[in-house]
Amino acid sequence: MDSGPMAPRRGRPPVSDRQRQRRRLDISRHAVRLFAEQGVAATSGGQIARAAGVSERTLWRWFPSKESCVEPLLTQSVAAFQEVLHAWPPEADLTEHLRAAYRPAPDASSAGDAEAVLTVIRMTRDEPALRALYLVLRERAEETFAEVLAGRAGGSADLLDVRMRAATMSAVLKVATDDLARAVAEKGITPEALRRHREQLADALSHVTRGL
Amino acid sequence: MDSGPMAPRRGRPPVSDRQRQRRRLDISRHAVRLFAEQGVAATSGGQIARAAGVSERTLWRWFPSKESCVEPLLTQSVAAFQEVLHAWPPEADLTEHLRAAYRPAPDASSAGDAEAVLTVIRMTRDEPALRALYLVLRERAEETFAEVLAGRAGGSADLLDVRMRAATMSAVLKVATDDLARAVAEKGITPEALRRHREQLADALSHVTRGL
DNA sequence: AGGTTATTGGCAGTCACTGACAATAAAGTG
DNA sequence: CACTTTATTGTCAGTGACTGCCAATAACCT
Repeated sequence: MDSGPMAPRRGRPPVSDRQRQRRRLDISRHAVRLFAEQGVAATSGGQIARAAGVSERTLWRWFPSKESCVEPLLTQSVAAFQEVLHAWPPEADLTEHLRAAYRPAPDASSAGDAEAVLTVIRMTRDEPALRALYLVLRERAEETFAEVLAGRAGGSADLLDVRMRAATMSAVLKVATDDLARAVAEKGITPEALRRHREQLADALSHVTRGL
Repeated sequence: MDSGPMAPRRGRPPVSDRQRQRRRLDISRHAVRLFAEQGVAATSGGQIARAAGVSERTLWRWFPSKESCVEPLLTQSVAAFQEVLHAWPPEADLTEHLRAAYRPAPDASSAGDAEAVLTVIRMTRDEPALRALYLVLRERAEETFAEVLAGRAGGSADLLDVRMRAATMSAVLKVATDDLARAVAEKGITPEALRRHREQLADALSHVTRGL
């Protein structure tokens, strides 16, 4: 793979992954707002591109479909849970850990994003394409769950038992999150709703990790 | 809703649901064969329509997208499991019931369909659109699971706990089925592979229904 | 046969998305 | 600063999935 001594880089450097993520996230916010305002079908790719200040061609380079524009926002929210899970101390009970660590980041943009994410999840009820995307993202996260579980059990992440537990965690998280999205539909995200959500999750997941 | 005495029906009667399902299933078989032979991207809607002996316009009336043409076949296989679950006697253990009742229908067309279904599931690895559709179908089946579970527990099907158990069953079934699809990739469906699959499923699901 | 309704087929159109290429931006080098 | 090199963007024309519209036909009735 390596071909001798590195020649010093020449020409324009490629954009960093960091930059990529930020730009995709920016487009994602515009797309979600437009989808929420006027529906997915009524929102064109050109419209999203214009809102994000980019040409339509570039939009299609960054996203394979207009529905997939919601992906960065949703993924970001899934990633938050993944981080909590990674931070799960080996000796602790998952229930206790979630109660302690599963709190929303309190900065303003996160709060806005959280509302946006739940809005999208609510939209998936009537927008099949969004639901499909959402389920694919959730399944993608199962791999991370499997790695964490495998690390604890000392097994491999592709053992059937580990994959089943990971899929189960994902399923529980999905139901709990859908429930949260419905619960906050009218009054917005309240600390009380979050607390209920956290408790439901902690309770259900404790059953999953029981025989670990 | 009812507007007086039924006038005797006039004109051509609408197609029965039975007929609809059979025709969709027929198209589905052709679509899956073409997808498997040449890939999804290389298969056009017109091609599927021609193979099924119908005009392209009609194909789009029966299916909202070319990928969704695989739906009837997949749904049929999910329905088989749903029937087994419905037949679950109230006093029996789920493990025992599955060992006794979860057998493939032995007729020829079912066997061919079963191979086709597993082929599609294997294809979902590299075809994101198919994976998305597959996950949506699986989630749709959760409602049935919830009804069965609710009937046993005496609760309502939209209780959070019931929905979580249903989603968990669905997740376990998904992982087990993906595993089966991989296992039979080379040698085709063997009785031994089916036995293993059934045992894995029965074992995992017994944990799910433990506290019922 | 003739009336009535459900379904189909053909045709034109829209729009998501792609390939190819010119234009521009962001570096390094003299 | 001029010049080279590479990464990214924009423009434009094209493809193909999918829809609306309407005429044609099929299936049932009297």
